[in-house]
Amino acid sequence: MPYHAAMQAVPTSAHALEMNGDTPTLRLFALLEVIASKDQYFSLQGLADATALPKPTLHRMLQQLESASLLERSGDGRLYGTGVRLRRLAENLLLNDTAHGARHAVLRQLVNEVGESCNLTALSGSEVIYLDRVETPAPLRFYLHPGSRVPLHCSASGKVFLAQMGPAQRQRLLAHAPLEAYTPKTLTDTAALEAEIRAVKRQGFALDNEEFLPGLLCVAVLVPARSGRSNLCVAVQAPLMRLTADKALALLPALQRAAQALSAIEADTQPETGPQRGADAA
Amino acid sequence: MPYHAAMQAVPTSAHALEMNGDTPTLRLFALLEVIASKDQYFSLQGLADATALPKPTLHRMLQQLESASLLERSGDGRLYGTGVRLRRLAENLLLNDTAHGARHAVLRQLVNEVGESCNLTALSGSEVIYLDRVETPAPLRFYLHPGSRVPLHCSASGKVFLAQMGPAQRQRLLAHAPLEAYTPKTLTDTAALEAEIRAVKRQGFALDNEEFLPGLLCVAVLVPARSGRSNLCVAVQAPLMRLTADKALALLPALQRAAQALSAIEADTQPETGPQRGADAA
DNA sequence: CAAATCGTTCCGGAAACCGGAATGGTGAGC
DNA sequence: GCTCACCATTCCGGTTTCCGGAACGATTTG
Repeated sequence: MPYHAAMQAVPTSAHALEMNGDTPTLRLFALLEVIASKDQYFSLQGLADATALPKPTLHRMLQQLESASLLERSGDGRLYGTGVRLRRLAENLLLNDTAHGARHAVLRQLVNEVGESCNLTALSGSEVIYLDRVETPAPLRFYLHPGSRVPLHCSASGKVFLAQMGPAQRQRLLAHAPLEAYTPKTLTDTAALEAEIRAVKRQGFALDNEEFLPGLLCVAVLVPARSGRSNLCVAVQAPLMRLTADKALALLPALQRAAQALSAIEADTQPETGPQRGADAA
Repeated sequence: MPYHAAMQAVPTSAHALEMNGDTPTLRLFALLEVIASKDQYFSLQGLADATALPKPTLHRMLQQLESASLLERSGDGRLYGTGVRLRRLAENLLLNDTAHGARHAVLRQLVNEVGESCNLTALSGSEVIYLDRVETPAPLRFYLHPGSRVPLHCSASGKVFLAQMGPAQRQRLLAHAPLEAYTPKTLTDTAALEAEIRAVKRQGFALDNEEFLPGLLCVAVLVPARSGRSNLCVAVQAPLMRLTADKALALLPALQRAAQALSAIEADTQPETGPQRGADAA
C-alpha cells in the first residue's frame, strides 16, 4: 500500500503506546505526551505499563524531568504530574503564536467561502507536509490531518513548489525519488511531469485530479513571499463527486485572496532585521 | 574535575539567555522556551545570538526538533517556528492538568459564592479554549464543557485577552478573521470592537451580553500574571433570565478575589528561582 | 511476621552529543 | 561579472550521556 506508508505521521497514540523515539530526547517528549494526554497523575509503574519502557530507564527520565521542573511529584512522591515550567512553556507557546492563529483564521474563512476542506502546506525535504487544515462541514470528506506528508509529484501543492524551482533544483529532488504511481492517473513519466510543471508555471496554479487518491480533486496556489521563493501553498481539496475541475477553477479568486492574506501574515512575522535580532534586552 | 562544576564567570554581555542544561535534553527545552517566548520566527543566527550556543550544535538541535514535528521551518527554510506536535502537546497539557489542581478548587469555591457556572479559559491560537469549568447547581444551564472553543471577538474572555495585547498583535489576529455574527448582538464592526476593547482595558473586565449565544450573559476578568501578559481568565456564565448585566457587576468582587487566588497559585507553583538555579548569586 | 509489590541504586557497555574547522550557497558591494 | 562577507550546513574524533538487567531497600498486604 504505497500511499498508506506516505501518510503515516505524528503520534497516533491510541492505546498501543508507541514510545517511538529515534533519539533519547524525542523519547522524553513522547513520555511528556503520554503524561499530558490524561487528566491524572501517573505512578512509575503505571507509566511503565503504558510505555513498555524498563523501570530504571523511566525512573531516570522522570528524575531528569522533575529536576528541571518540567514535572512535579505529587504528595507522597509516588505520583508524577505536569510541572510549572512545562505549563509555563505551554502557555507561552499558545500565547505567542498569533502567526499560527492568524493563518488558521484565514484558512477557516476560506473554507467558509468555498465550502470545501482547505489546507496549508509546505515543502519539507522531498515531500509536502500539511501544516494546517480546516475541514468542510459536509459529511462526505477525506480525512487527512496536519502533519501528514505526501509526495511532490502527485499533489497539487507539490507541483506548485516544483514549478517555482530552478531546473537544477527540481532535478535534484526528482532524481532521488522514482515517480511512484499512487493511482492510474499519477504522472510517472518525467517528460509528462515536466510538461505539467510548465503548465503550472504558466497558469499560476496546479491541479491534482485523482493523481494521489482516487476520487480526490485538489487545487493549489502559492502563497507569495516578499522575496524570492515561497515555501507555502494554500489548497482546496474535495471529493470529485462535489467538485469537478471546472468548478474548481471558479474557486481560484477566493484561493488567491487567501494566499494574499497569508502572505501578509508571513511578512508580519519575519524577525526584525533592523537594529537587533533575537536577543531582546528585556 | 567535572567540566560543568567549573562554572566560569558569567558572560558579561547583558544577560544572554541562560541555556542552562545539565543534560543535553534539558538544553533542548531551554531552546524551546526561547522560541516560545516571542511571537516571531527565529533564524539560526538569531538563536545563536540569543542562546550563546555554537551554530553547529544549534543546527543539530533544530534539525532534531523539526524532524519530530516539534518545530517547523518557515519561509525559505531559514526560519523556525513552533510545530504542530508542540502545539498539540501544549493544548493537551493545559487542558488536562486541571482536575487535580488547586485551580479547580478555587473555581468550585467561586461557584459556591456566586451561584452560577464559572470557567477558566486560555487563549489558544485565535480562539478561547475552556480549560476548566464548574457548573451551577441550578437546573437551567448552558451545557458547555472543558475543551470547547469559542471565538475571540464575541466572548468575554476573548475580549479580555485582546485588550491586553499590543495593537500589532491584536491586528494580526483580527485582520484576517472575519467578525462572524453569532447573534444579532455580536460586534461585527472593527471600529465597534476596538471601542469595546478600549472600554475593557479601562474597566478591567469584559461582558458578553448575548454576543455568542442568545440568552447567555458572561463576565470575565484576567488572572493577573506576576510578569507580563497572562493567558488565563476566570468568568461567570449564566442565563440572562437569572443574571442581568446589573446583577453581574455585583459579582465582580468575588470574581476578582478568585482571580487573585488563581494568580497566587500560579505564582506559588513556580516560586523563587524557577527555571534557573544557583547561578544567581553573583 | 512473611510475601509481594513498587521505587531506587549500581555499573559496564553502547550510543548520542559536542563543537572547532572546513565546505557550500547567497546576496551585497566593487 | 567578480569578489567578499555572511550564514547555513556538513565532518569527525573525543567525550559525555544514556541504557537497562540485576540487585537492593522501602512499604503495603495478608
